[in-house]
Amino acid sequence: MVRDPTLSAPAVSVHDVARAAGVSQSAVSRAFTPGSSLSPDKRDRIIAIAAQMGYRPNPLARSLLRGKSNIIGVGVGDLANPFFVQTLQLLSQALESANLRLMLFPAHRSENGGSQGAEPSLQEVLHYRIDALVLLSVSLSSKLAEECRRAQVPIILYNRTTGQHDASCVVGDNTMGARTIAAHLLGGGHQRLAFLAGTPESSTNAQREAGFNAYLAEQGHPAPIREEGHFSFDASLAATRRLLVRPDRPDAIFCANDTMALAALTVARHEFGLDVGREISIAGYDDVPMASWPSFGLTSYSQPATRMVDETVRLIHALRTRAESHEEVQCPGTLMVRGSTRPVKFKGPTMEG
Amino acid sequence: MVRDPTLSAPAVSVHDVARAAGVSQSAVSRAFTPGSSLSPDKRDRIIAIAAQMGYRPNPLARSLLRGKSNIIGVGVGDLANPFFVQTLQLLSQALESANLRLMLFPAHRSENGGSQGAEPSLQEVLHYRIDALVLLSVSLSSKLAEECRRAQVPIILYNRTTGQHDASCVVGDNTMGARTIAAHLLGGGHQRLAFLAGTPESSTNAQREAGFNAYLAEQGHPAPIREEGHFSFDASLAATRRLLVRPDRPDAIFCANDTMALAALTVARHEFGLDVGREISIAGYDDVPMASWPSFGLTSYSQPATRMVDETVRLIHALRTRAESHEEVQCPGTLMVRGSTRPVKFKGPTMEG
DNA sequence: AATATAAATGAATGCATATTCAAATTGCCT
DNA sequence: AGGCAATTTGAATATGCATTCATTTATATT
Repeated sequence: MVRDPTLSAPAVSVHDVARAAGVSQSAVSRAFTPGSSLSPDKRDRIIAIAAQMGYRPNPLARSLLRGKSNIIGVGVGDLANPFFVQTLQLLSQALESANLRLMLFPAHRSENGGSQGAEPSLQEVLHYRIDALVLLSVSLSSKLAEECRRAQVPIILYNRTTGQHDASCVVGDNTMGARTIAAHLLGGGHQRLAFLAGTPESSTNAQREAGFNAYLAEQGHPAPIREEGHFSFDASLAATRRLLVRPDRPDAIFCANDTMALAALTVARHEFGLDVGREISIAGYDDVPMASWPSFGLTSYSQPATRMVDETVRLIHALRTRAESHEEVQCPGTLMVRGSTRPVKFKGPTMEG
Repeated sequence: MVRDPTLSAPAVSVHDVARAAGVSQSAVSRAFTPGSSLSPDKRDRIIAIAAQMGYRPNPLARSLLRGKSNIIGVGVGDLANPFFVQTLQLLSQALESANLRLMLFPAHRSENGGSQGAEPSLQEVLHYRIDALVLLSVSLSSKLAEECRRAQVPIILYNRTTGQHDASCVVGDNTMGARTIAAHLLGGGHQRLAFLAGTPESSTNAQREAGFNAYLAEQGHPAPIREEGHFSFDASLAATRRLLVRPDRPDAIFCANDTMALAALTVARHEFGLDVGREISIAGYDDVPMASWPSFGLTSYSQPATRMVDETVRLIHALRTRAESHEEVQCPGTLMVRGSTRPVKFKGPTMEG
């Protein structure tokens, strides 16, 4: 006896089923392995007996032997952002439907580039022979990329991209989204634009900022005033205050995501007494559920979480089959115009400078 | 060769380390098993060589042999409630600190009592020899309880209780919280009270409702008007409309959680044009971060998520050691008074009927 | 009907490790 | 120095199962 007899569950094993069915252990194993050679009637009989005995193949043993575990590692950073919560919810359901397990681990800070200490638990998770690693709201450190490469674990970045390492990614169209927001704000006749940045190192912020700035420049507008809110509600409260006390107070703020936009809206409305949507326009990104609440009515560029999760799962399957492919999937969104921004004056895109 | 050679990672095993260190496989295993008999210098040498080779014991093989996996199963229902999101975040961090893995699975609807179909993935998760199952915002079905009992998996209900099955639970003090809210509303001089119920079968709702009703009865007040919002934002929008169109429109609503209270507040303010906190009072439960946003200022009874998660992890450890104990831990909260409720007229609890 | 081919089966092996058992080594005391 | 206990060690076994290999049985071909 290896296990503590007081703890050991009377788990029924292949051998028990084999004995009960009067067949070999191999037969029982084959009965649970689709595509293996076993006569249909015998398979049915084994399955029936197994069901009656409450037998299920032990996933641990199976994983050990097969070298893959049907487990997907999911690293998650900031759950304060509802977009990622929604994603996590959808992803957990999608993975269950695909008969995959989800192992969750917290990735404290989004570390980028350098060899900062990798998440301790990550070291461990990699040893579970996970089929893939999905990074949600976490940047990929080169150290982590290297570890995954060695462990042959494909990486999928969700809502992030990376140029340097071979990881797949699923993203929205940040450039288009940011340009669309810029066009919307300019169409509203705004003159002094501001950009409330997220974490500057993240590709997500970089693309949104670049797209926004590029469009403004194309239209002959000066670069926007800039503050950083690090994708955080609290940090954005402070950042917005800094924006609004300026002598050249902006008349429109594009925030790199909705969490930050909600903070900006809160400060503008309750601390500065501004009529958001008339005296100042505020736009966000993601279109989280709260954006449509009457209390906020936040104009935002949507990210299609359902579609993005579907693509993520599709990628997982693709990577499970043929190794060494790496894709970048882009899912377009839509501008959701609500009351937090002044309506556009002209139909169509602004034509003048 | 069992594994596909193109996929197989060059994972370093005990044998590799043993060979490199010139010791037996057993010695290497013992080096990684605290408390096992091995001379200190040899242990150090093995650890050093292992570290250099990048070796870590395979958790799958280890779990298979030991009969326990260091994995905690976490069933999660509704992530729309920020309280559970916060809990999940805290729990994932706490488990990582305790060197435990978190396996997440979605539990679609909170099923209670009857033998409705159990979550399909759950069947599977149980076979991972998980050390414990934590149910977040999910009721315990008798079927699930039975399955866990057979698999020797201890259950911890978070924010729920159950009378029938032997599961441990971590809860706030719902009765006290509801009574405190009731006292607060009566103290504000309200006459026509309403209760916006969550899922009626949940113990959480039952206790809050009972506590609220009991206090009102003790103070000689009639039973509150009642509607059901099923802990859902959308359902609560509709339920609040039903409440507010009544001829005997309530002048105070106690909602069984904050998500519902935010919906009620939204409807009262934006659809009925009511001045919340003056014309009508609305109180919630949980004290989620949004409750303190200036846009809402929701009076709420707090649930100490940090403390509750700590207790959950403590319970996990306790249950890992000695089987067959089952505890109920209660964590008291605090009344957070904000602008959504009329201030109390008198100091101290109301004295009159 | 006889052979060739395909399908079905069981014994044996291995996955990566922890633990038991017995042997070997060490330390200790007189 | 000698004997006994305590400690250290390696070989062997077990975990639960998938897969290979050789063998038996069923199906197709002429």
